[in-house]
Amino acid sequence: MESQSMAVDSGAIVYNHAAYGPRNKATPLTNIQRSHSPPWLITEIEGILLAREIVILKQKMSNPGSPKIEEKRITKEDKVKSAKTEMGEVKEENERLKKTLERVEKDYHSLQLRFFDILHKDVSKKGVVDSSTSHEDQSEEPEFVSLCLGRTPTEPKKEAIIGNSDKVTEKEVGPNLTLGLDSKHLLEMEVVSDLSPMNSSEEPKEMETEGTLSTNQSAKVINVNTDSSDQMPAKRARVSVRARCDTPTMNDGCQWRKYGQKIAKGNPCPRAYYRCTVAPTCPVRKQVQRCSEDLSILITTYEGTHNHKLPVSATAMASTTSAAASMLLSGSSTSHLSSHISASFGNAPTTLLNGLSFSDQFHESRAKQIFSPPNHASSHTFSTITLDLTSSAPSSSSTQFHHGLPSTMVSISNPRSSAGLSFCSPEHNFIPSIWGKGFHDNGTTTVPIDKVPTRPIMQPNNFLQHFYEQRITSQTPSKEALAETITKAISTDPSFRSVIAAAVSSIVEHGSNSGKQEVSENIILGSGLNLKLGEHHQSASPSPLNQNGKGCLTGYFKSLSSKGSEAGNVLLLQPSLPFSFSKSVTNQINCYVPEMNRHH
DNA sequence: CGTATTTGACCAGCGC
DNA sequence: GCGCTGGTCAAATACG
Repeated sequence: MESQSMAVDSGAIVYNHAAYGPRNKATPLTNIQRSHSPPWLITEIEGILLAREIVILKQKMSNPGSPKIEEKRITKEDKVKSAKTEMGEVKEENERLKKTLERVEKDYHSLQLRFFDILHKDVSKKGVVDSSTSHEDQSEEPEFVSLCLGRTPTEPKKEAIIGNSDKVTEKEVGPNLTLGLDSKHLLEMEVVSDLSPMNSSEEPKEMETEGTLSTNQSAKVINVNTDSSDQMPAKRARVSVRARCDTPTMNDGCQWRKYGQKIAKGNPCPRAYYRCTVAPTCPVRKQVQRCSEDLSILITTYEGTHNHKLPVSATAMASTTSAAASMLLSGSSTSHLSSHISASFGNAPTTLLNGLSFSDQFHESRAKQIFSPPNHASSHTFSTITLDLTSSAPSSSSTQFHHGLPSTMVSISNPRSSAGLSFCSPEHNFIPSIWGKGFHDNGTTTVPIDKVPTRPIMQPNNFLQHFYEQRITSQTPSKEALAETITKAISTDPSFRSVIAAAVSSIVEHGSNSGKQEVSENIILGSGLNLKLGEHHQSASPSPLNQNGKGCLTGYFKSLSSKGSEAGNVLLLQPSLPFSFSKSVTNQINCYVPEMNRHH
């Protein structure tokens, strides 16, 4: 519940106080920021606030008093007292509203869970159909592998099974559904690992003591996928990040302590072992090794998930690894991708991997090529997903950033079936030469996308039809349809409109200050109406936070919220924005990530 | 002096 | 059983 409230408190979209009368000075809504909540949720909150305003007005009307006498009586102290009283009331109101919001979000998540369950089944059916039509099937795993990060469809039966675990006592499932960067979300990977037989023997006490309620709940949800993947009896996720980095280690925001170094086979560069020292019991470890093929490339492999709160600067990487791990762990079965895989390391460009943005430059999505990673085969059964951030876009990537996603490659290495998963735009086939060289020997070849046999795949668009069918009526959710939906949302939701207005004005203001900054407005429709407004991207930004979407958005929303940084964080809390992919004969999966950018 | 890093020893899993 | 390898431990060392 703690992280639940955190997700609420650090919501991304600033509430528009102006719509609720002159008392917006000390309005409790300052702390109520819109996160990934759906419009109806926000509307409900607005309704509560409106009701509150009405009550206050009624009170004032019923006890008007005489203005002249009042003026004489009220001294400065009285004013201060009244102000304090009002502040107290407002605080109480704020707390109450927070609780209401939490409750509503609980319900929302619960409902969403059900919805996902249904969707999960639906997608599974489609997967079966598609696989039956496929030409070949060399994989022992289901044809369809859709990704779910942050949330996983849960079946009650399995929850019950998981509930038998001595670690898991809570029955409620709903609240564990976190969106995106929530720390809760970040715990999932570890929990999954922890529930695996192997890992449970390794770090059971830590999880028992450190695991929060939400963690356990997350465990239940994710473990469903783990259980469902009978191909992987003892799955353990690793997330390998390849990035160009001059420093010995990537600055991912966390504190690490080196505890070992080894020369691994096949790479003359020593492999360093680090463990997270942010929390003494944090089980997260990482391995850092230079790529033998290109010493400028640093391969950082993360294992486990932090069981503590992360510094803001660490959330990008943590969410990336967590999301990727979740994707990996759910990869053998049907699931859905939900959170942002966003990362920015070294000189690598920003990566917004799975945030389904709908772009006017629909065809300018950057290539995402999946390859087989250097799986540091150990005695354990590891599944490794590799995020390659080395194939950076051209230096003047500002425009490209807005037009699409920087080329980011993702690979998934499964100990049993090295299935490569790719998210590629047909127009952009970014395959660094190093990949073909460095990863061919792992059993998975990297095939140019245009040579990959066309397979029926579940594209994000298809998902949208299910996922947003309440909002998107078009059977082919084209960009026009999406734009229409957004327009509807804007026209029907005043607060949403005001937020956009504020955002746009901020963009304009911001843009006028910096001529080099490109401004785009991405509206991401999540399970809630997730708004990603205005990505300011400075091409030469040296800061990782400024290079990834979060940083840009953080800066942008500072103008909207007094809690700018938090807003930036949670703004990227992606509700389940599923994209899925299927495996091909060549273990290559195409997935077109549409994006919608609106330029101002 | 406290903390972080280094580095050789040790352990476990796997393949032959 | 033995060797290889990845991973971890912990004493020694370095550093601020």
